[in-house]
Amino acid sequence: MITSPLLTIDNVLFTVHDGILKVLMVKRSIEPYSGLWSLPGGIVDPATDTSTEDTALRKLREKAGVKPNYLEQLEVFSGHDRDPRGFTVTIVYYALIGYQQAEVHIHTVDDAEWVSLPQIAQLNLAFDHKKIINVALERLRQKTLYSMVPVFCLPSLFTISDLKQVIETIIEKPIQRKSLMRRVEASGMFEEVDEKAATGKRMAQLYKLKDNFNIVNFERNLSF
Amino acid sequence: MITSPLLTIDNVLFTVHDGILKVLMVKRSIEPYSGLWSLPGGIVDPATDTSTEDTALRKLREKAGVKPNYLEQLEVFSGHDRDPRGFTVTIVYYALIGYQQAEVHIHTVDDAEWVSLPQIAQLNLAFDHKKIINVALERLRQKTLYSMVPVFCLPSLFTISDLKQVIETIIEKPIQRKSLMRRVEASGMFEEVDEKAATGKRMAQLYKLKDNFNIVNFERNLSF
DNA sequence: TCATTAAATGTCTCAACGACACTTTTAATA
DNA sequence: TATTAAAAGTGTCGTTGAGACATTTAATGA
Repeated sequence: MITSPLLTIDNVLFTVHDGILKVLMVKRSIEPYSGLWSLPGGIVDPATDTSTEDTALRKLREKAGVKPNYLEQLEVFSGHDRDPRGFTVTIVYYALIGYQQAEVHIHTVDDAEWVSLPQIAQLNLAFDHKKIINVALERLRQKTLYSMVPVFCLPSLFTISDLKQVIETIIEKPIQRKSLMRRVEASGMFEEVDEKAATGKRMAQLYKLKDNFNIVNFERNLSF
Repeated sequence: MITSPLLTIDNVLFTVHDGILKVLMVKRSIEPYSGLWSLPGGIVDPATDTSTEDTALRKLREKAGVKPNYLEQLEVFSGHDRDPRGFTVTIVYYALIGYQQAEVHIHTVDDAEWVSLPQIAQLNLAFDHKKIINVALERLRQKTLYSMVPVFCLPSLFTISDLKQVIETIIEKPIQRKSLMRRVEASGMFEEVDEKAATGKRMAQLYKLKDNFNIVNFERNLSF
C-alpha cells in the first residue's frame, strides 16, 4: 500500500508599490524552518477544501487576511530534498493584488510582510521557496509581455501612467506609452471614468476595469 | 491531524499519425471505473519516485513502454467530484512522442491504444479525463502557435512538409510553408542532413534537431 | 502672460507574418 | 528521351503592430 506524500500549497502573492515589486512573506512559527521567512501556504485539507485553489485562497485569508485579484496555478514542486520530513509535494499558485487592498491587514500582524526581490535574494528562506519565487517571477514577467495581468496590482481607478509604471517594474524595462495605449484600447477591458487624476501637471484620464471584462492575450510580445 | 488526499499523476501523451492527432489511452482493470478508457497515470509513490515528473515518466513506461520526447506539467486537477473515493488530486503532464517510436510496444498490449480526438469525444472516459484532455489540447495548440514543440511528434529525420502537416493537424488550420521555413531558419534548432526524402515528386530536404538545441519561443503567434 | 511639464496623439520606420505568384526539382509516363 | 505534373522551395509585396520620436494639449506656477 502506498501512502500519499505530504501535500501542501504555496502562494507567491505579488504586488507593486512605488515602483518596487514585492512578495508577501510570512514568518514560520513551527518546525521545520521555524523562525525563517516563507511563502504563505499550508497543508491541503480534504475536509474543508473543495479544491486546491480553495486551499490557496484559504491560506492567503488565514495568514494575511487578503483576497487576491488574480490567482493562477504556477506549477508543482516535489522531491525528497525540499523538506527535511522527506518526500513532499507542493502546488504553487501565484497571485496579484493592489498594495492598498492588502496594506492594512498585513500591518496589524508582525509575521506577514511585503518583501522586495533584492531583500529576498539576501534572506535565507524556508524550503525551496527562493527557487519557487524565481520561477513565479519568470512566469509573471512572461505573462506581462502578452497580457494585461499587471492591472491586478492596481487599485480600482488608475491612470495609464500607473499601469505603465507597474508593467515597467515587473519586467524591469521601459516600455513605450504609445504601445501601452494601443493595447489598452485593443483589449476592450478598460473604461474611461468621468474623473481625472492630478498626478503630475496635465491631469490624467482615470480608467477602471469594465464590469464584465475578459483578460485578453495579445498575439505578440512586447519587445526591446 | 490532516490526512493527505490521494495524490495521482496523469499523462496526456499526444502524437500525430497520418494527419490525425491522437492521445494514448489505457483501459482500466481496477475499480473505480474498471473497464473504461482512461489516461495513463497512477499513484505517486514516495518510495520509488524522486519527483512527480519521475512518476509521470514511470507510468508511461509501465503502462505503454514509451519514453516521450517532450514532457511538461499541465496543471493540477482536484475536487470531491472527480473520483468516487472522495477528494483527490491529480498532477497532469502532457507529453509528445513520434508515432513510430511508440507504435511497437503499444501494439503488443491490448489495454493501451492511440485514440483520435473525435473518438474520445464519443467515449465515456474515467474520472474527469475528458475535461483534462481538452485542457491539454488547448495548451498544446497555444504552444504550437509560438514554438516548435510539434517537432517532438516527428521521427529523428523529417522534412519541412512533415513538420507543416503536424502543425496543421494540431491547430486544425493551414499555415504558410514560407512562414514555417522562416521560423525553422530563425530558430537555429535544425540542421540539414545529407539526405533527401522521396515523399512526393521532387525530393525533399531532410532535417534533424541539432545536438544541443534550445527550444525557442517566438515573439509572435502564427495567425490567420 | 508665458514657461514648464506631463498627458495624449500623430507619424515614421522596422520586423515578421500572410499571401501569392513564381522557379526548381524529380519521378512517372507518353 | 521529351513531356508533364506535383511537390519543394524562393521572391516580393501588403499588412499589422511594435518602438522611436515629434507634436499637440492641458494644467500649474512664476
